[in-house]
Amino acid sequence: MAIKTGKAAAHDTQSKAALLPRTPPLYRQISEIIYQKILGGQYALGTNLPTEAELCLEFEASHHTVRDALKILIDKGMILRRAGSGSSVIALKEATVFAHVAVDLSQLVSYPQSAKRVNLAAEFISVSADEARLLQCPLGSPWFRISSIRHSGTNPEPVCWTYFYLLPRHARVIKNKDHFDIPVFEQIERLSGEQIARVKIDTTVGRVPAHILQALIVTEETPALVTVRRYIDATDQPIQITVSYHPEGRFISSWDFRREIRTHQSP
Amino acid sequence: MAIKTGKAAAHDTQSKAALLPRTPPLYRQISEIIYQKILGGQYALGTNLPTEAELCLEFEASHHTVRDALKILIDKGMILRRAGSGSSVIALKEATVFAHVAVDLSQLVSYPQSAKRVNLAAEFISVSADEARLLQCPLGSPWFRISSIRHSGTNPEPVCWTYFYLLPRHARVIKNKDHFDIPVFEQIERLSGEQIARVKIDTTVGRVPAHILQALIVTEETPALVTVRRYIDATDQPIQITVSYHPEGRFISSWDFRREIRTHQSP
DNA sequence: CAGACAAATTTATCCGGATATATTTTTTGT
DNA sequence: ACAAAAAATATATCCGGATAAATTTGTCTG
Repeated sequence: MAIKTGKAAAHDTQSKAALLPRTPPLYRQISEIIYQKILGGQYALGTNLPTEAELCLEFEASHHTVRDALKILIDKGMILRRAGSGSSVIALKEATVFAHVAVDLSQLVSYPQSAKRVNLAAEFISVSADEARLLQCPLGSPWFRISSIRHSGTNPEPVCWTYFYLLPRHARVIKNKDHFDIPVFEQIERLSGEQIARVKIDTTVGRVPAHILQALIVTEETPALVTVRRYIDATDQPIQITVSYHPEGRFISSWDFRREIRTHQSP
Repeated sequence: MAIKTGKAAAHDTQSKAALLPRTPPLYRQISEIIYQKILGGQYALGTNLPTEAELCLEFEASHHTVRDALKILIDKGMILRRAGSGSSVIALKEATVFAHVAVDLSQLVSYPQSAKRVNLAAEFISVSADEARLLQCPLGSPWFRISSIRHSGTNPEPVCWTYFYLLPRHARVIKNKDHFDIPVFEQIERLSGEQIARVKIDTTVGRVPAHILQALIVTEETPALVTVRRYIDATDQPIQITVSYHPEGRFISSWDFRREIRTHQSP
């Protein structure tokens, strides 16, 4: 089962006049054929593909070309190859996932560029009972707490009130030159070198706490979108926790998830 | 600059007694060295790596081995290779992204397994002014609307009220055998074959609408977490839109984002 | 029959070389 | 000086072969 007449034709030579539709390289064609066979059920889940040598005969190609073809299927996460045991089919189609991807952390906080943050206080504290519950940490834990407020453009009403709880050792970020232009967690990453591995974001409905009513220009009992963000390092320890109160009508949190093909992660 | 004494030693032969720390294959070693050089600034952004031939000399390896090494850097998204122009450095480190990954759509809806959905109504409608604003569609657009309520375990108070707006052609999903066990959008995908490419999720604070107060067992003016999910196909057309009202205190929306290495997507 | 050992099988990792394709640089023609 | 043609360069796609490592299978022994 030769795909083309071997050598020269495998990559036909542009044929001058004709437009783009060039034949793909041999290893891609082979990969595509095997791919379709798996989709079509010719190679069942859990069974083995023919061996490299057999595929060489079937496609009249060298082992190198066949290997390149199979590598694509490995990338798609559809086959697993092990010396001695062969190439087994581990998925009947490419794995697709829905992913919300943020290239950097700041894109996980969907405030418009124009939104400006202002710090109202910054102090070392021991958490109160209320805070301990919200932060899921022991009563009295030491944190460095920044209280800030965020405005959107010209609107006199603030978008939200945010408490930043930092590990005390990171308190120096507030002395940073462009402290107000860069998100706090990014400053921590830059200054300390500690890397955030995970961010957990909880959103629920609550009420604006009494002591920040005035700052947010709202009346008592105003409902708020309460967002708790936990920035967690590789050892599962929280490095920063923020609690934001968005009064009713001032903020919409928006997430966009796209289907994408999950390529196999090499070790 | 040979890494090991060529052939046999490149993959040392287990040495019986010794434990795991085997030397990695040559192409991985070469890849690692070049990788470290890029990290260390020896190859600047935008500049070209030495040519394949030069690298062969430098590492005393064949072009095939060098190619395999460079392939790893391509996968990491750090270099770009083009025939005729060489291998240029396009990133100084592996691209990491924060991603919330859902293997299937149902994981984008974070209700516990025990939560049960009950349909209270299902009818063909023309959207009202309020709905048109919420759905961002023209007044009077035809939809098939399912009104349902979700309970969590034994709690008599419902977790939320959800309106499902389906394209009229998908109305038959409610006749599905296990309609209540599988999320609606998944039933649509299965029955129609139309694939959802994107999901946009907006969350804000609102009030429980008057006509569902009783069903949710809440009093007037109760705040609610309002979630609008838009399931959109590849042509950017919404296939399904859901609007959920979660009364205060009954639901926390939770997202988890993990840092992961962005492997290069092959075409 | 269990366990140790040997053989066969299969992929992984190397080497070498040839031609094709893409890109850049140089030369040439006017 | 400009554009087209030619040459030089560099990677991409093929071929072939050899040895190593991992796994499975078969065999032999006590």
